[in-house]
Amino acid sequence: MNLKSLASHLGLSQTTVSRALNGYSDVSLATRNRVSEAAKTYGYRPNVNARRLATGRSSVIGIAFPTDMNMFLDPHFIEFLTGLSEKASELDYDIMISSSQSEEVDVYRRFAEKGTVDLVILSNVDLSEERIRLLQDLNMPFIVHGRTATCDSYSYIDIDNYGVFHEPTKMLLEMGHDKIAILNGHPNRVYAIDRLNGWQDALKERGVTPNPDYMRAGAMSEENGYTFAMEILQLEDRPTALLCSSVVMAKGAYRACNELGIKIGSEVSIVAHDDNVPLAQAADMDPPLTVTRSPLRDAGREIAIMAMNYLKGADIKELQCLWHPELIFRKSVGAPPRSIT
Amino acid sequence: MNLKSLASHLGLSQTTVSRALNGYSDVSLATRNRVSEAAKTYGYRPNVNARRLATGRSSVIGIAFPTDMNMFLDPHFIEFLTGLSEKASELDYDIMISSSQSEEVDVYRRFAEKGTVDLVILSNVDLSEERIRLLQDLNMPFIVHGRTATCDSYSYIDIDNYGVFHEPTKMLLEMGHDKIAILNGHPNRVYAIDRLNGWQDALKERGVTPNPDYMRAGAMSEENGYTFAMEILQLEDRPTALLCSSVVMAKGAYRACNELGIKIGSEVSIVAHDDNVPLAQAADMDPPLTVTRSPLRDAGREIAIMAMNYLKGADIKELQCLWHPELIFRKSVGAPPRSIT
DNA sequence: TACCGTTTCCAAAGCGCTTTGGAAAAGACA
DNA sequence: TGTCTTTTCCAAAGCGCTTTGGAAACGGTA
Repeated sequence: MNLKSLASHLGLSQTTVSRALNGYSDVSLATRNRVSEAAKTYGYRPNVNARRLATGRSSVIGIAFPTDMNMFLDPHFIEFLTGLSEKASELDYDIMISSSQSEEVDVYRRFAEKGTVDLVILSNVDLSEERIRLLQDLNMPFIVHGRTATCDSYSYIDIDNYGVFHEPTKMLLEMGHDKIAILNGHPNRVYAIDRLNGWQDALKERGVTPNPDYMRAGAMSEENGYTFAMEILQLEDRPTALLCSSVVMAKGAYRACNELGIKIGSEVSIVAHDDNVPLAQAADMDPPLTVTRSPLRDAGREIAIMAMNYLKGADIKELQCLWHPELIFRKSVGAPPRSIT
Repeated sequence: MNLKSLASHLGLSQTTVSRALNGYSDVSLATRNRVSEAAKTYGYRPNVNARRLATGRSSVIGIAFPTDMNMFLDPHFIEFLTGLSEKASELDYDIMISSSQSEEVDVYRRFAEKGTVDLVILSNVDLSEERIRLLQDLNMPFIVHGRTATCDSYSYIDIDNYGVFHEPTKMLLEMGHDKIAILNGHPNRVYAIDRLNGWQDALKERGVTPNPDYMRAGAMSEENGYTFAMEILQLEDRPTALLCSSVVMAKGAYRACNELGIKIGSEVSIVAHDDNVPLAQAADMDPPLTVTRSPLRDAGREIAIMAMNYLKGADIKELQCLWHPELIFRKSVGAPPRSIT
């Protein structure tokens, strides 16, 4: 069943039927209803490829995943993708993934040449981003999950990563902690740099010098959380509080604490950033984990909406989102031990 | 730059240029070269959507991922997808992912109605598969990663999961082990059922009755590996050998052994099935892990090739692959303790 | 009644490719 | 030389949709 036969069934022209279904105003309410009724009963579905050819738009969002990096194995990325894909389906957009064994930029180049996607989404950005320049050169629309130095010039969604570590650090300091360690994400990622700065500044504002021994950075895995925490908690002058870049990492830290017999919430306080990945539920941990919370899935959903608006021609200013995570206080944080109260 | 202008630049018809580029035989070698030369210098790339409309084929492979299940968070699935995507890119196919918040079958229905994909790929099949019936009803081509009872009627790729546990069980029995436990994958999955049978049969062939206390099943996570191993190794009559459904699980089992002070390779032997996911390298473990090995990424690559052949009209018999994993013997296996030698 | 602005519809021209059904040119053979 | 086959090319007709540029019908106003 195609437009032509649907039109002839209705005794209308293709034009009118098409415009009725696409919500144009120059068709009367009566015929509009008649058309959508008929479309439903005949099970008519416009052919996407014909529409794409006619409009020049594909309604497809592209994502590159380079297979050498193990980005795809990162549950955080998957969680983001899940939200993106969910919302995209609702908005009748499709998600296309593509990989190249060499460079990620090759994928973008291919996307641009083939014209299969309208827009691509960038994740895991570093400070030095040639990908962004390439996309701008190729004239390929894109939205960044995260930010770089040149973020004024493009559309992005990000959370206040500076605050993600600044707020809890401030809170811990106010509670009397002054030996605060961080288990950060990959040191090249912008979000990790921002968090590092947030931590450092909060300490400096209180006159505390950041201790290099209290800093670790790497992939946000359970294993790294465990290893880093083991190292740091066995220092002679061990910290009284731990800031983790993810709940998954915090789980590793919990394991280290249990192994070392250090009681969480009293002997050491732990705070993490919570992307709300299903496998790592902060509230269910023992003790429940204090977090700054900002669900990655929501970010994925939002970016789908932004993509749509972008393609509808929205102003760049409306396409720059910065979210502020909420701080959720739970039992994993307490006063520092041996505090002078 | 489109076909029309490329053709006029060359002083040829669109037909000839098109047929030259698509490798038809009715164009002379001389003009064929001239055409491909010109295409390169002008940077011509055929418009995919026009081609799709004209041919009725999209060259897109679809994958559904239901967001309620955490299939996507499973590194095994991702590893498979990576291989699929790599090879698909090489073959000039695209991968489209789509999710629905309700039922996975809705995604297939949408794929079929919209006509955006030529073929879909099914993963993680259970024994009772309504998805397969639906796809057959919808007349939507598909390839299954795994098998069900009705696998004669469709195209699939699978490994000999029966052998995956039968072989090592037989080997362990021959070495003198008779108390062999299994940490299996999700009990509803066909592969887990096959492995269970392989284990049981190998035991029975030797006159050993499978001990229900020695069976555990669940998601193949590190955590489950740890938990299951902890339970089983603290039984009064603990097993001398452990079969794990994945290296990730085995890692958990290793952790349990270390915690309990049980020496791997002498006090307990461990074998796992190795999908070769990058984060879990069996050879790097301590001691190196004995495995039955069949890289999931290879399966993904193979399924991309199968998809292409399917769409080219290959015979169903050529599209049913069964791979036999190789057994790789390493230090995690030894003679049983207190053996009568 | 004539004129004008709205509303409602439609014919036809694309979008950029593939493919059918020849036609012209070239070569083979008698 | 003429006929027949093979090689090489092409005009034109789609594929199924959107969109432009009217045209017809209608109602309101002078």
